[in-house]
Amino acid sequence: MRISELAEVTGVPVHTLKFYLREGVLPPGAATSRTRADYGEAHVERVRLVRALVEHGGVSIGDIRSIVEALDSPPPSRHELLGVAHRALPGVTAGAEVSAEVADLLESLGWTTCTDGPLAAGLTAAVAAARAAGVELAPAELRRYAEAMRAAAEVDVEVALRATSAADALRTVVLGTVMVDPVLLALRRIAQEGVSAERG
Amino acid sequence: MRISELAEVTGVPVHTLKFYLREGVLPPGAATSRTRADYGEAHVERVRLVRALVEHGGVSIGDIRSIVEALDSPPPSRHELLGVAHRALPGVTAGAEVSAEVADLLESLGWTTCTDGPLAAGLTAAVAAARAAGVELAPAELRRYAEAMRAAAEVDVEVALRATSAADALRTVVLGTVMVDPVLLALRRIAQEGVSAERG
DNA sequence: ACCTATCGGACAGTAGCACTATCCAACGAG
DNA sequence: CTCGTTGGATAGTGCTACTGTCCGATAGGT
Repeated sequence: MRISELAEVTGVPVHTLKFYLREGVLPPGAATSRTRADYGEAHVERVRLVRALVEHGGVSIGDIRSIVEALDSPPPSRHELLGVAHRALPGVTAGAEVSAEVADLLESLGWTTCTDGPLAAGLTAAVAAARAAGVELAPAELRRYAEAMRAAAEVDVEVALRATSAADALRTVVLGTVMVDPVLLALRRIAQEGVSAERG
Repeated sequence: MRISELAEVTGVPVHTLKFYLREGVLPPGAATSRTRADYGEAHVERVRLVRALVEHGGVSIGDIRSIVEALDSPPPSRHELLGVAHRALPGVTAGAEVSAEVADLLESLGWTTCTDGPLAAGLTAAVAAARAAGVELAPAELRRYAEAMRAAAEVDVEVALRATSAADALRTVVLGTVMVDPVLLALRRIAQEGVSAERG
């Protein structure tokens, strides 16, 4: 299909599609002449993905470029898959410090694989930011939060293991992480009201 | 203290403090003359709060205004407290539809208080966005996510109940929701690697 | 063959946000 | 008395995600 048809199918203006082509988040179509290109079903899916990430995931175009590059590149081994996926995702600032409290927490939970990585640094930063804003966050509470998220992560991993190919697993992990985050946060707020009602 | 001292103490430039005054997220100081005002410890705390919300919570100035207005207004009854807090928080778009699936889920979990509210609508939107992006999200998985977040919410509610005054509880809920969200998401990523390592 | 509506591509412009810079008259400490 | 600082107003900056305009080439109908 031509770019105007792609625009019609996806509901995204032609100009915006051109912008996505320029930014490298949408691969070029198969050129049929110097001024024509042919787009397929894969392009429709990609556009839907980009729109979902921008509108509901709040992901920037630059970060989306990392994500689609990861999705397009030859999938790594199962072992490295999560690392690649997490590196493509936004919010990971390498090189930061890991607090002793976070290191202890991870060790006590048996998660020793990433005690020094950027994820632990990100957690340290998030905890520090919460405390700076005046939130009291005792280690015991942090641990209970961690165990709650372990339950969520178990679902994540089961879904990812269900994937038939490594490429599919990568896609599942990246998308599942970005797009399910808002679902979890919405559930948290609802659960607060639910739990509060149960106890009041 | 004067505005320049407030800037020095908080590390925020004077110009930015003026901007916060204009935007109504920082209350004016006590005027000592037509060109002087006096700021106190409450202002220092407020500036730290605003910075934390902007930098680490990703909250816009407009939403911060809602939050601080909620914090400043006379606290409601315990019963309405969560509703007020959630209404002040960003990401709540009223008037949207609630899917049957979400309504069923909430009912099966016993959370009947907000089956029709904006929170359920937000959850519906988040689930729809995830599916639109290509994430398969079976009702059974959604339910497991919900139960994981119930565990997190139980911590939230316990912390809030520990507050001595209603104003303190409101502050705890609002801040705890906004600032702990990134902590939970960081924990989720780490837990994914941990769980994956356990099973691999 | 001709004509007109796209097409792809390049470049600049827009809107919104979170600041940031410049001015100005009015203080107020030395 | 003077000179730096203050509060206040107005305008500008840099960033991001588009959006508008223009251009030459071409596809498709006649």
